[in-house]
Amino acid sequence: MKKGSAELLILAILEDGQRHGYEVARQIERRSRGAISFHVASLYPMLYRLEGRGLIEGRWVEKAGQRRRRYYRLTTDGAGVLAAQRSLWQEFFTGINRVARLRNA
Amino acid sequence: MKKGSAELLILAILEDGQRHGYEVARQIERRSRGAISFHVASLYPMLYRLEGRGLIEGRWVEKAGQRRRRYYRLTTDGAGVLAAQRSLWQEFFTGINRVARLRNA
DNA sequence: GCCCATATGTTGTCACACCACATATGGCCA
DNA sequence: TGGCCATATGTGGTGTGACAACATATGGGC
Repeated sequence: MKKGSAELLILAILEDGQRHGYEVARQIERRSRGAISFHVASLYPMLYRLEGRGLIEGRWVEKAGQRRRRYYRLTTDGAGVLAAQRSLWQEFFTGINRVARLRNA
Repeated sequence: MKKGSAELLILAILEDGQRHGYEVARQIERRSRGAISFHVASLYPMLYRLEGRGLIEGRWVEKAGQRRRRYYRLTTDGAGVLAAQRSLWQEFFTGINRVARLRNA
């Protein structure tokens, strides 16, 4: 599934609070009930890009007897982009539905 | 808008009958009420790919005082792929909605 | 001792969306 | 007459982004 939705999904997950990468992936898979699964090769590079653009902020957290984790939180800019993305995707879905007649309900 | 939806959209338009490339693009823009617009650099290469995969079939139609047009029709294979695509996109949308909470209705 | 779940990452490849450009015809308007 | 717009088809080059495969590291269960 290559649809360019990673940005929207990650930002939406982080809206609920701080999460580390692996957790973000699990949340997306869980919340979508398996419909959308994330691959590491998409996930981590996308997290760096989002951080580079200032939409999310990460910090390393180390605990004894655990691999280090990088926790991300949504920035103010990130929240703005999330709102814009939501709106764009909503419009896109409506358009697709009109053209391809997906939804019966 | 780069979302990989071209295949679904084109097949859905051709489901209604024969159309030439430019007409397909106009139909998509019209039916989506401007939400989705197609660019020639995506449209024609995609039509060739679909034809190469046997999902659509094209034939040249020449009329005096008109530029030649290539009309495409949906093949049986194409109809099958369209059904599969519809199902996939439906699932994808449901997943996105669950994760990103787009739809209130 | 091995595999699995957790957790993070890189390299290389491929599909595809788009910008810019190109060609060709007819109609409208100044 | 000349230019622009709509129609209609196409190409070359660029960039993004999704994924396969591989790599590293820790703890727990069998």
